[in-house]
Amino acid sequence: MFLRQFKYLIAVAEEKHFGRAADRCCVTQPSLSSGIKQLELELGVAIFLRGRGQRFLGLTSEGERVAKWARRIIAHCDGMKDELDTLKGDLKGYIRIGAMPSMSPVLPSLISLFVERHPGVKADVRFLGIEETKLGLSKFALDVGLTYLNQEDLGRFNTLPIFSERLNLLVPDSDEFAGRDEITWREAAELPFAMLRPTMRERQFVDQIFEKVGTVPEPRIESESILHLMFQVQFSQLVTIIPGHFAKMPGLHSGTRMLKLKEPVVSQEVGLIWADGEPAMPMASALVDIMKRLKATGDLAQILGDLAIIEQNQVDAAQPKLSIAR
Amino acid sequence: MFLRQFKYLIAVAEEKHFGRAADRCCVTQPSLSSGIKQLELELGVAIFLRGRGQRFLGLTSEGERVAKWARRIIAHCDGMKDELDTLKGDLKGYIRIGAMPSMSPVLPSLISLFVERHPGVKADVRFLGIEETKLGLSKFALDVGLTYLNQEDLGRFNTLPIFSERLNLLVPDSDEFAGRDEITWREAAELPFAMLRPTMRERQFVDQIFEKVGTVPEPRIESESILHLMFQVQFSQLVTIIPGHFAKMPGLHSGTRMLKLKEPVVSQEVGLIWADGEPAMPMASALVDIMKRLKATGDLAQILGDLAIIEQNQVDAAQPKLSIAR
DNA sequence: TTATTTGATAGATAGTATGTATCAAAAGAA
DNA sequence: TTCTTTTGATACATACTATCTATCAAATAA
Repeated sequence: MFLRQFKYLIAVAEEKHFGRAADRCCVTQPSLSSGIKQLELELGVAIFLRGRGQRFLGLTSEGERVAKWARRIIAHCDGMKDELDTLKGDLKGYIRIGAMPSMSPVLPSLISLFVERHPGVKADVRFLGIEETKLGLSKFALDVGLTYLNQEDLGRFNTLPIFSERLNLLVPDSDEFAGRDEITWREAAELPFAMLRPTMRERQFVDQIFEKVGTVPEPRIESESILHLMFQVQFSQLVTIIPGHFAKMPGLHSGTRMLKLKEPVVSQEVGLIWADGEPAMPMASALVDIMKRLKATGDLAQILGDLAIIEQNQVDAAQPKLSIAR
Repeated sequence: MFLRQFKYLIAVAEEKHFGRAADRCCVTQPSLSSGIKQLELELGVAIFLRGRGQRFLGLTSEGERVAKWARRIIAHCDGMKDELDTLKGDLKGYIRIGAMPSMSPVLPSLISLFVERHPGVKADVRFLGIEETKLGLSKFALDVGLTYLNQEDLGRFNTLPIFSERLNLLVPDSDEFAGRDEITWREAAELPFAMLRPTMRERQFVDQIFEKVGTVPEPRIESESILHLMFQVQFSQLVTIIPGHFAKMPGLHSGTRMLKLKEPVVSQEVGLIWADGEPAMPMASALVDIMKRLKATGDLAQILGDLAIIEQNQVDAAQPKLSIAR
């Protein structure tokens, strides 16, 4: 058993292709193949299903088990290195973050806080659904997730709440809403909606609330992009529901306004999740430590706000073309 | 980084000697030394403190961290093999059990249950204090512990209660106790005691109870061996406190009797503890599964009793010389 | 059919891990 | 002190083996 063989195995499982896996591991395909074969011989089980033409056809059930352990072992090797880097005071490498798409506005603030403390680390952000995030965490393909915490089965993970966000209604800045800054869900349901696709968690959550107040809004337009929905509001006189922190997005306010949704007031807890287990993975610990410290001093909410404003100024200057209508 | 290097590191940390570590790893001392040096170079930290004469002087603080990860990684490699063996239906190797000395009478029953189900596994039993057991579990030098569960910081471990035992008083079968089968703690305190050493957990627990009922017994004899205490009762007319399951010990009843201690009736929960974490270690899981199944069917208490009786007959036949006095 | 893709196989080579022999430093014994 | 023993590092030769290039076999695609 060699660590190298585990890396080969993980690469093949992810690439689903011996040749590409070999490239990724910076070895030739015969080297990788023989490494895999050696591992299979030593463990006494077939790891990969091969077609009669030797083509990759997936993993055997034993192979899945082996891959699970292999991922953990390799992750612990990386963890060891990261911990030593932390001791030396210069953590380096990548922090792999899985975030829900709607976290986009707050991520730059979080990441710049992290990079400020750990200049040697680069962030690798992937926008994923909650299930993919959990899968990534348990496969050690991610270090932390940034997501809504008010969900069911987060039991196998550690969590740290960061902030709580309220749902708002983004509306055109027309006479219809002049002088208002609140609106009820029932009232909103009558408006022409642009919404996220029904498969997305954020949409499902909103649908539940409408159901509770006894209404079913009919979206005129559906999209997987919150940004696009906001453009729809700006240019098509539709309305859409967005998390409160999107208020800080630059350049998009022109011609639109935020109304606070009430009856009920809905707020969701947003926070970090990361894999459980001893010893804790250093990359995740490093981010969690920073967040915990900021929460303890009470600076977190302020910093999130401040940074967002700074960005807004910068981007406003860079993208005046977005400030169109009115 | 090679798994082999981790094994070298662990061996040196345990043997505290490069030469002995090399023997244990079945390599020559220069091979082991170069492996360690290579690891230190690659990780960029010194792992071992060497005297100027290169003598082993312990681990550096970084070395301790590295050893922690290394133990985990190697344990996971073993875990992978064990899981594959389990899948094949013939788990093999050693199950390393850390038990408190007073568990001695029940261990044979537990182990024979385990070996019956997994014939390829040999048991490696070590009698340890609770702290050593916990250390062994967290260092992956043990698979499971068998101990009292009513203690404080078992938080980092999983637990499974197996049975609950009552404390009894072993007394000479003299006229003084004729016709009795119960005695109060306060009354017992006046008797001439043989007791375990004050450093042992069982003794401390007993002392607490005496303190609660406002008495302080004065042991005439102290020993670390429960067996020896029982001989003292048999041959010196002293009394001693033993767990109820010692009633099943063969050959020692002659000339002694058990009295149930009351006011208060004290019972302690005995069970398995094992290291937390995903994925679960197969050796521990295998034993825990068996125990859980037996608990669910209700057979556990009965089997523990039955097996003990079977053993008693066997041993009685083999060791009639122990049935002396009366 | 022929061409392409995919992974296994063969054989040569370079790199390296290991063992033997030895050395240097310190501790222990006389 | 001096001599011996212990302990781990070093030097060097050797055997091993991981990797590479080149090629093949089977299956799919054109």
